[in-house]
Amino acid sequence: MSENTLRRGRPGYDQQGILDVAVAAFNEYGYDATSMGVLADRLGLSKSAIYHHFTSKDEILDRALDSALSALEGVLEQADASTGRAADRLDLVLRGAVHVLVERLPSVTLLLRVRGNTEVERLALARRRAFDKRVTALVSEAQAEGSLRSDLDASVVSRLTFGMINSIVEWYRPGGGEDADRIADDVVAVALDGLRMPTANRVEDLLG
Amino acid sequence: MSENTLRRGRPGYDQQGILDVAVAAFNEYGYDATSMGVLADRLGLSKSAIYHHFTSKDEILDRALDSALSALEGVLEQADASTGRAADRLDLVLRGAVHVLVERLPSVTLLLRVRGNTEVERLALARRRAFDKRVTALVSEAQAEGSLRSDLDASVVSRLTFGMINSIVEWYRPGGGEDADRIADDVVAVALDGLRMPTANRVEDLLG
DNA sequence: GTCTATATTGAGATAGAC
DNA sequence: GTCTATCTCAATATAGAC
Repeated sequence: MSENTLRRGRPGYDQQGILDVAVAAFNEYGYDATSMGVLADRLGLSKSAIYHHFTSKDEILDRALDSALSALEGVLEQADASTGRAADRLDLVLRGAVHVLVERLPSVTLLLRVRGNTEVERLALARRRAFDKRVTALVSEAQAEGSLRSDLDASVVSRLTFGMINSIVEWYRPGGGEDADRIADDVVAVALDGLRMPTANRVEDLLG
Repeated sequence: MSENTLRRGRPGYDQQGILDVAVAAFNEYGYDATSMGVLADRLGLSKSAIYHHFTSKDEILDRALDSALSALEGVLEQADASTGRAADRLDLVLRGAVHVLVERLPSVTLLLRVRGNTEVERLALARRRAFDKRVTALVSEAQAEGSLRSDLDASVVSRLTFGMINSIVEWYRPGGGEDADRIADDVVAVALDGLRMPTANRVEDLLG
């Protein structure tokens, strides 16, 4: 909701309006390569007008990353609130993450590219790591209850699965015919059931 | 081979020696955020000494990206040279890509973060897109011959699968106990067979 | 092959008027 | 809430000596 809010007054920006334009530019050129000058040009403002709304370029990044992280953390909260089996809760997390990714594509894209150069970035990375840890715990639980195969390491599984989900930001574009539900179905289909035709030869046969 | 070459003369760098240090720094801070100054510090050289070996910062990037792209394209060449079924050739491509990723981790990591800001970057992205297109064609072929399930779009399948593979650069670190073969096995296991325990309830039952 | 300058450009950020 | 003008610093790159 916060990311697609329309500005109230026509002339003059509020924080959210500037944020939307800034995040789009950061994703296009990269955060470091986006100067306050080109940002001002895109907004049709002067550089100093931006500083009326944000105290620094860093603060713009901070706000954007918080939007993505809050949404992702919300998915875990919702899943933890459900009382189902670990496999059910994991399913909710995977589908929920795809939805967050699609609905907050700009800020999540930005989050996934953060390297940890500044304090703001390091704090965001720490929140991401905490998220990953909780997902890994959920995978372990699902393995322990017998819902997921146990021959793969839980952290490798959660990393590969979220690697697949996160890669969606590289190609998904809104209005391209595929909606979030369909993509979530595809992700869960590949992650849980795999690509192989049930009737085809197994890899063991193919590779010896 | 080219990326781990030891320098011949002890004092004084050759191009490869500078390249290794530069790529490591680019991956740590991001290309744009890495100045020639910190690069010089890491090398124990002055900035101008670097310009003796490379005409520009851009040229350093160009060399590094070419290393990654050549290796990945080589994987496709090898697979195309084999005469097996499409499913077998796809298997070779997936495992080969994991190996390239692990063996040329620095340059591939750099490649995966390129945004397309400069001509050098745009050319690299074009080569990446060509690679992806050939992989998608291979997936289609495997679907047509009945080796892979056909209810998923071939381009979505190849994107998700390579999203999983590419995400390895985010967490794999050499000497961490897991070797490339093991990771390739895990990737192929998840991609082809999925995570679900064969005997467990199916998703349809879980979600209604 | 490396150095000490230095030229030049553009960055993030501020002052103060309107 | 936005502007013009400017400060300050750091960036890429070059010149020319050793």
